[in-house]
Amino acid sequence: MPVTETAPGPLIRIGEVARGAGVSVRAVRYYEEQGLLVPRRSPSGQRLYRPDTVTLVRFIQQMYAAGLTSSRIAELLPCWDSGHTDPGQRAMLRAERERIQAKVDDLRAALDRLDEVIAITDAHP
Amino acid sequence: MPVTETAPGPLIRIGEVARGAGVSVRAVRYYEEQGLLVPRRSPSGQRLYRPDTVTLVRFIQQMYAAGLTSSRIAELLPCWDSGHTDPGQRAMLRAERERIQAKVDDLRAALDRLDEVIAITDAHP
DNA sequence: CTAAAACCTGACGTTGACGTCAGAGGCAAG
DNA sequence: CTTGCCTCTGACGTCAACGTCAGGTTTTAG
Repeated sequence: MPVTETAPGPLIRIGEVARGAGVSVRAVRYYEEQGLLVPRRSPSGQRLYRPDTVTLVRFIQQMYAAGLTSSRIAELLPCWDSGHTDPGQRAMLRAERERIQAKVDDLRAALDRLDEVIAITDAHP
Repeated sequence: MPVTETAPGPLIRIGEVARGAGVSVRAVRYYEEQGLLVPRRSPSGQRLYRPDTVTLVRFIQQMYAAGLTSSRIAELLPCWDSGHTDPGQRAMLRAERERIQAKVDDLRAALDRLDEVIAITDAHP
C-alpha cells in the first residue's frame, strides 16, 4: 500500500504558472521573494508548484491591481487559505476594503468630470 | 475709463494655492514643470496665480488619482478651459474614459474577492 | 549527441509623482 | 535692524513592482 504524502500529484514549473496566470516568470519569482509563494524544489533546484498556484497567482495579481502592497497581501494570504484570523487581521481586511471602496468612489467622480469635458467638447464642433 | 486686462484681481502666491487645494508646494511647482500651470511672476520672481487656480489644481489631482499621466492631463486641459477639440483629442478622452471604467470594474471585482475572504474569516471565530 | 528552450542566481535599470535637502533671496511686523 | 516666514532654483532621494541583462545549468525535442 503506497503512502500518499500531501498530494504528490503533477507539479508544474514556473513557466507554466506564469503562462497560466498571465504574468511574467520574473513576477512569479518576485512573489516568492515577497513571501507570497513557497514552492518546492526539484533535486536540481528548479521551482515546483502545485497546479492551483495558478489560481493563487491570479488572486495575488487582483490584489496588486487593487492597490495592496506585497506585505498586505502576505498578511492576507493566511486568511485566504486557512480561514483563521485574529482581530488585527480582520481590522486590516476591513480597512483595505474601505480604502478600495473610497478609490472606486474617487474614480467614479473622475469619470463624471471627464464626462463633463466630453460633453462640452462634443457640443463644440 | 480704466482698461481691465484679463481680470487684474487679487493674485495669490504658491502657498495659498497649495493650502487651498490640499497639496504640497512642491506638487504645484511640479505641475508647472509638466506644463499644467503657467503662473505669472512678480518683479522679484515669485509665482502669482489667479484664485481659480485652486479649482484647477483640484481637477489636476483628481485626474492623477484616476491614473492619468502628466502628458495626458496636459492634452486634456485645453479641452477643459477652451472647449475646443480635434478628433484625436476626443479619441483620447474616450480612451481614458474606457481605461478608468475598466479599472473601476477591476476594483469592484477585487472588492468582491475581499468580501469573500471577510465572510470566511467572520464565520471562523 | 546536440541544439534549442527553459530554468537558475545575482544585480542593476525603469517609471512617475513627488519628498527633501542646500543655499540664497524676499517681505511684513516689531 | 532683525526676526521669522515664505519663496526661489537646482538637484538628488524614494518607493514598488517588476524589466532586463549576464553568465551558467538543466530539461526537452529530434
